[in-house]
Amino acid sequence: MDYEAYAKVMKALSDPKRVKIIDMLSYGSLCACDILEQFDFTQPTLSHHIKVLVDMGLVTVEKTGTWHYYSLNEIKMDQLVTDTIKIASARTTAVG
Amino acid sequence: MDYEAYAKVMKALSDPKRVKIIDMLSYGSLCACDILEQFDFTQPTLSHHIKVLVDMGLVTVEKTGTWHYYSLNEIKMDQLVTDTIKIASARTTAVG
DNA sequence: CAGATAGATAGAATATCATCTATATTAGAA
DNA sequence: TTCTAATATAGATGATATTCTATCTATCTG
Repeated sequence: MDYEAYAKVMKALSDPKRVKIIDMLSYGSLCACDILEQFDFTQPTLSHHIKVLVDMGLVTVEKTGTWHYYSLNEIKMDQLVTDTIKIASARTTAVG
Repeated sequence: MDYEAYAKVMKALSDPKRVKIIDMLSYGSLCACDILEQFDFTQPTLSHHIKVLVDMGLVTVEKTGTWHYYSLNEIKMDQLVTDTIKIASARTTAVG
């Protein structure tokens, strides 16, 4: 288990607004403006939060003209679940 | 889903040393001195990290004389897995 | 009781983070 | 090409985090 890598994903999810963004995207792709509507902060702040999620690979972008559509990276999210199960489970023998 | 509560757990796990502590405890209870041996930082720093995990409820303490034995709170860890699966899964209908 | 040991707490220094305003970039519309 | 709209970037500020040294508390031993 790569503690450093796992902790970085945790850090990306350590802000409730980013968790909410992930939750919103779990229902399907959204553009920044749709996401922004659900929050009280400014557009640059949203841009910052999205960048954190994209940089971590949890969210992907598809650009269509001026619109950027954000989606969950399901492979990464599945990896997160797998790693969390490994970390969270009591065990008596070593795990890769 | 309580984004605030979930994000707080993520924050507690956003430091690789704390993730390593959790991993160590998944093999069984340990006292602070045993944990400290595996790190380069000082005893007060370990005390701080343990406090973060205990305050979040992820780790419990049992005091026997001078020794404090730390263990994973398996209920909390299971909840973490459950919540992560909820957050991480793509879906088309609302989830509690 | 005096000394030693396990762990916690206080306070400070430095780094990182969330947020804002202002501005830049990019693409479509007129 | 000029205006407008969607998003990103730059730089500043206040808040929070990590780590340290110094010190405290609690317990055991002689």
